[in-house]
Amino acid sequence: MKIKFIPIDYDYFDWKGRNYAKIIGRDDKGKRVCIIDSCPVYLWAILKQGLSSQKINSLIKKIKTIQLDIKGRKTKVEGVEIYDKNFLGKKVKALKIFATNYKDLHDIADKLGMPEIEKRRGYDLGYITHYIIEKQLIPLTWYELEGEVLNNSEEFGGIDMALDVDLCLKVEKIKETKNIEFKPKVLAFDIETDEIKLGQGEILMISLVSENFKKIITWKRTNEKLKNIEYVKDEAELIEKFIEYVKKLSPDFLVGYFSDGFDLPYIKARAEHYNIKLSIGIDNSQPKFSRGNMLTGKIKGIVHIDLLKFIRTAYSQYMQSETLSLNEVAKEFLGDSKKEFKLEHSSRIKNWKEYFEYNLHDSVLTYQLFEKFWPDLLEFTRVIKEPIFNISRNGMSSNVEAYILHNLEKFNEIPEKKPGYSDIAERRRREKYEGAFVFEPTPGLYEDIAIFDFTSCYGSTIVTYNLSKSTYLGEKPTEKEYYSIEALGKTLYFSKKPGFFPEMLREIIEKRKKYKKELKHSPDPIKKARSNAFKLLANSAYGYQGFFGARYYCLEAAAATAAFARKTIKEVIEKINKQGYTTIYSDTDSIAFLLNGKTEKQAKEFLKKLNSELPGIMELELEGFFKRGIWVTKRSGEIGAKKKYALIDKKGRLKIRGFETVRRDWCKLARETQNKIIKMVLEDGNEKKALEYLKEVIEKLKKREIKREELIIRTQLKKPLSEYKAISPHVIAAKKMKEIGIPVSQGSLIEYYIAETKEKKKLVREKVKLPDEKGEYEIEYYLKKQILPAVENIFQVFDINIEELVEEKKQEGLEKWM
DNA sequence: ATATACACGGATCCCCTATTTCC
DNA sequence: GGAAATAGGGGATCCGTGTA
Repeated sequence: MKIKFIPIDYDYFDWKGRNYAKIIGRDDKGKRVCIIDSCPVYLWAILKQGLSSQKINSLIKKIKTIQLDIKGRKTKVEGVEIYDKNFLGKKVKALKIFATNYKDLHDIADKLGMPEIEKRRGYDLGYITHYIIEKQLIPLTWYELEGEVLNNSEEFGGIDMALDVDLCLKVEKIKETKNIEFKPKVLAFDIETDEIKLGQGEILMISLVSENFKKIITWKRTNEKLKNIEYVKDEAELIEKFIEYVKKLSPDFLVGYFSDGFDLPYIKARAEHYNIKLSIGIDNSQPKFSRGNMLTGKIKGIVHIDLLKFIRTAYSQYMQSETLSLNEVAKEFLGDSKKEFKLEHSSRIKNWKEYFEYNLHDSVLTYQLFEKFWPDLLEFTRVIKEPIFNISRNGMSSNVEAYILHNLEKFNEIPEKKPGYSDIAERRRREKYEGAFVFEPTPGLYEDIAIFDFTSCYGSTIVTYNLSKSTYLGEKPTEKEYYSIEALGKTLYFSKKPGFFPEMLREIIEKRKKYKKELKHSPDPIKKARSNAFKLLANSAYGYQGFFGARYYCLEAAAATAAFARKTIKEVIEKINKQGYTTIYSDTDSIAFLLNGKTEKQAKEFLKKLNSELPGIMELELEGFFKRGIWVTKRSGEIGAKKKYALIDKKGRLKIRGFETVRRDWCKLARETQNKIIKMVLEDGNEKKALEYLKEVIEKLKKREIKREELIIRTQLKKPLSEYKAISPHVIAAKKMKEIGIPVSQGSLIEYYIAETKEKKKLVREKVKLPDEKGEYEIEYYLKKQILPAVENIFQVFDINIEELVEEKKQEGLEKWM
């Protein structure tokens, strides 16, 4: 039988000692299909150089006799082939050793301790990755499959009978076919409970949202008549209803927000409490949770997506939101927020209708966010070629690594192994290498500024100078042609013979460019997502090589990348200054300079000239022209602060970096005051209006006219309370919260304000009060520790000492109060 | 569990010295 | 008068949050 098929969820099983991939997807009619397929299983043995063919033949003979009988399974070497391969920049002879079961490759590798074998590789990819590489059945891509339908078949132990699918196919032929639009069936869910701790309280309600489907299931019977609500008799029945709906709707994706860490494990725990089998998998299995620091919940046949995790790795660095709460993320991406509702213990809740609506709306937001991020999930999955379940949870290092593994074959390269425990420990101990160059600015207000920056600076540097583990030559090169740079206290040499890692990256950067161009031509979400996926890969490649957990970790390459980038940007700064401009600031890959009366056109032409002189694929682009900019001193001393500046363009748009305005651990009053003062100063070019404004704010503060909301300080709890060595204000606030029964844990955003105390307290933490706690804010603290530090060095640029102004005013103020 | 380094700045910690308190 | 307690100064360290 022939079908069109799009693979979604990948799983595998053993049958008679062999591995089979079990892949769930859809056909072009929207029917749910399971396919069974297999692929050859093998590992690589890299041979020592210069072995005679006789020796190799006898080695092969010996390997062919390897048999294992472990874990109740019989595995043997089923064949050995010899190939010319590449491994980390060397041409090698390698044996491809085929075996019965993937899980036994490790044990077979252990048996290959012969002296003729130099290295053993390729047994640690995981069966699914291995399968996708072998069969090129890429997730979320359309194929035309031919195979035998399994219908009440005894084959594979009657697998088709146990699966709730429309068709089960044993694959014989795979052919790629043109793309058909795929609209997945999505079910978003959200629960409300009495206790945050997993399984400790009761689930009060579950909301479910799918296309043209909205439902709230609850056992909290009220008189409210509400659309979409379904009352059940108790919590147990609620769970059963949930199972029923998941089965009935049979989605491709079950989507939650922080559902790996909360909703799904909570439901599982409550189901266990009632001895209910949470059989939502298409084979009626229960969700499985992997242990470890962060839970992940896997459901067979239905892909469970925790949107929070994907947003965190793929999007958070480009977001405005200060937290990744559903509320803020929804606001940023959907322009919609959560319903207002004060969460309380169920015994105190009066307005249940609002609670239900709140719960339902969370699922609506989750559903809409999924739709919003679907193009990204789709393109990431297709580009990196790993199942969407993993893609949605992986960090960027895993994504880079997966991309590499799936593209090694083009380079005839044998995969490197994962670092072992001791490798990782050693790598973590190593000292840090020197990073980016940051120009120390001279504090001041500047006019007519241009900014150039390097596109994918580190990525381009890696490609230009061929920097990677496989091209690193050690300290003394034997090759004639090489790149060299001073770093790590010595000279590092890299081959000029293109390595697979830089070449792969070259392709990534080229693709990124291509899709970006296409996107500009005719924008659409898929192109945007694809361009974005390549951009993220390009930007993570540098970090990957310096990451201790990477297969292709290379400290020398990482250090050299930073060193070459420093060299390149310093040379460009020289040229810019020589041309008659004045560089005022530079950080890593960007340079800000004064036009000094030259026109924008001249600057643009100069940019072209610079680009023609840059090495390799290094490329500068125009960030923009700015009317004014301000750089300030550090709080301590006279020298200019790095990573802190503000710019205004001709349209009056602000670009503020590093200032307290953009830092969430400062109170709103300080941030907004600073923001307005920066705006006024940059708009007017002088400080007059800003000074008046500041005086007003100070007056208001002293008269206690500032609302508490403006004075709340928010700081995240980054570790468990017990691990803090220094007890800072937010730790005290968190302890207070815990005392009165508000749940706090690692990652919580702690809110507090600084209040007046009867006795004179020395430490800030002794004046901490929670937002709901009664008290008066401490004027002195907010003046001297929030407002003043935020604006002081801005006025210093105009030679105005704010401290005097504040002191003087304070005297006045105090008298007034006495 | 896990991309990198550079940077700012508040708050506490910790050690030292000077001053105050206590017997 | 002398020992112990306390205050406060200043650098080191912790900690969170930015930029790139």
